Amino acid sequence: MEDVAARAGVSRALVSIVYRDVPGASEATRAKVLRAAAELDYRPDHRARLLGRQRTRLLGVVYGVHHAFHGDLVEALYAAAEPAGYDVALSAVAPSRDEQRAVQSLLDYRCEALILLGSEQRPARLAALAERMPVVSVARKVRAGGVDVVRTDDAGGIRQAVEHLAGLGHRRIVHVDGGRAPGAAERRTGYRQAMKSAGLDPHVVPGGLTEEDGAAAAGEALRLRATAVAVFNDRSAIGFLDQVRRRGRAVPDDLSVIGYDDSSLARLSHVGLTTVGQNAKTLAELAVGRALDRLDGADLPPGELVVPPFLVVRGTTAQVSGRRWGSEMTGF
Amino acid sequence: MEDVAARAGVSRALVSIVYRDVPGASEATRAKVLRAAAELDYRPDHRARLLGRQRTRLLGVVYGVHHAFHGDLVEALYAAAEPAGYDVALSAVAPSRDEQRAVQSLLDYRCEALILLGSEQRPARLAALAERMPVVSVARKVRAGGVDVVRTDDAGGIRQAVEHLAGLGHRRIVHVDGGRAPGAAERRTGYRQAMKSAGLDPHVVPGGLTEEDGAAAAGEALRLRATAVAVFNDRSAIGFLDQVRRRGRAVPDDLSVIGYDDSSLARLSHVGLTTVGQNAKTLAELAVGRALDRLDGADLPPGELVVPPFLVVRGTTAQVSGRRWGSEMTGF
DNA sequence: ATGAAAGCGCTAACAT
DNA sequence: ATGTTAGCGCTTTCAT
Repeated sequence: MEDVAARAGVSRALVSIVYRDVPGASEATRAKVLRAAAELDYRPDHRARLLGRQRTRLLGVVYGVHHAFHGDLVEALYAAAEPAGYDVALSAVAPSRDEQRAVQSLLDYRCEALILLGSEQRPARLAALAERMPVVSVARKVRAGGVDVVRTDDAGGIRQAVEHLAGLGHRRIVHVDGGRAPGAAERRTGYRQAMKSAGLDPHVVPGGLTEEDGAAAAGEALRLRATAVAVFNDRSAIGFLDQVRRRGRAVPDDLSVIGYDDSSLARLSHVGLTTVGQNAKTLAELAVGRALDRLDGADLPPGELVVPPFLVVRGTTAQVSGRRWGSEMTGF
Repeated sequence: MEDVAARAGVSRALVSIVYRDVPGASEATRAKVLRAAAELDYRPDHRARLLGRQRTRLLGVVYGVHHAFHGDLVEALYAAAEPAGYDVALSAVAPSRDEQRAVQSLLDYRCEALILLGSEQRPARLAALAERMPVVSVARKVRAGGVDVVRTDDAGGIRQAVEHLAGLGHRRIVHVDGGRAPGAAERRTGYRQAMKSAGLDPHVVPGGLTEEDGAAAAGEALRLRATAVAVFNDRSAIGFLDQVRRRGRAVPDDLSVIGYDDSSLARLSHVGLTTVGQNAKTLAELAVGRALDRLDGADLPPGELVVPPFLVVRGTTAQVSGRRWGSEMTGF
């Protein structure tokens, strides 16, 4: 910095002013400084900036290395933080690196707020953290004092799925649920409500979150003579699909299937699973926005920001054939 | 720190000594300091440490948010860096955040070395970077001056696949290749060599890296009356599998199939794909080791460290049936 | 608009 | 073993 100042013929303070992009330097000086810096290919030392300024303008993000969707979120968080003049510090949690560790390393960097993706920490700990700084939990509903939550409307997602299927003429729409998995209760409830609203009889088959669970549910769903099935998530839907086909049923001709997550699995071309997707961009923007609002001293009550998911129609859903089940179109 | 020192009744220097874990403090003092720190729940400011010490002991890691295997590597890198007293700074590359940007932000933190996962940067740029600091490219062979490479032995992986199949009695082993994808050439060559060594006739069917590519290759492979197929990667193998089954062939009864990558796809229980896996732990340890060696001034010629992959036997490979093709067991 | 100078919270060389 | 002191490379207040 000294060198740049010298080369530009000004003091270090001016260089700082130019780099922080604050008023206090003439256009001429600005240009001089920038040119000098370019010639020396100078880049401000990020450590020193962080240390020197009062506010670090650092957003700590904790995410899981193995969650595909977290990748989308991380990308979106970078994009959301930058225009606000904030920087993102990443800390990964993995089987050999627990969440607490990940959080601690972020605290040591003195980041101003914490954004936790799919946090599994105990509410008490989260509440303690939230006492020190803004904490927002993304994609995970937590009931901890002071913690903001930004998540997708799970019930609404299933509702869209049901409405899509009903719109295709299906009436025997079964839900293979997620058991006790996080989000499963919401989706189950959403399904029941959507079915009622459509004047249809709901029917839930116990499932889970793995392919096995989906495969295991296929028999029961077929027995119920379902023409369409909304499965808890994509993984389970894949297992379900596989099993259904092995039993000689064609998808979507005989049976429509819809997953949940819009994971990479669903996108596989030979799978082409119709599914429900989450809007990473919106989630990220809301999370960052929330954190910054708090940093700006907004005295909002901590709350939930719920983002509507959207339907991704691919190849596993189609108009009900209507022939297979004859005249029994009135319910189960 | 001042507070801790005061509470412990010593000077700040002692606190620093204790926290750096260097000789120069009596056991008694050490205990006093630690206790005082605990009471105040003091944690050293990471920014200040970085700034103050000569060597930042920071390893910059650039990875792709959407590469599942990078997740494994990141986890292993954390584990490898810690015992050496180094810290990891993560920087993600994503569609909206290019590699150069990711690298730059790491440089601004003044990390001492760069570990790039699956780098796609131009050799010239890498070479320029390598002039400033140790740079190691993991999982990507690059020919750039001064850049170390740590990668998996692709040819060896395919060789293991072929040997596994040959060991099961297969003789008509076909390779569905990866076209011009990175690593495809090595695997193709490895396949040809392995087949020759086993006294078998190699036969390569053009493929690619997507499910479509695999599916498209199924017809040709069947036409060649293959009893076993080694596919370029898991994605392609999945498409291949699907297509083969649609044509009424049973896997592994009629045909053994082996993928490459040990991706989450291969692990799906209903897929159970036999595949070739890479050793993230070893790759990470070698990468960190290399970087540290260079930092310690070792004057090694930049070179490639090649790690042997390993076979993951699941359910898509089995003993050749021997009946289907009658007596024509001698080749194509 | 520009510059001087005092931190930020540590590390590390040096003195005691 | 312990304390003193001068940085590290910036930011930021206050003069000029």
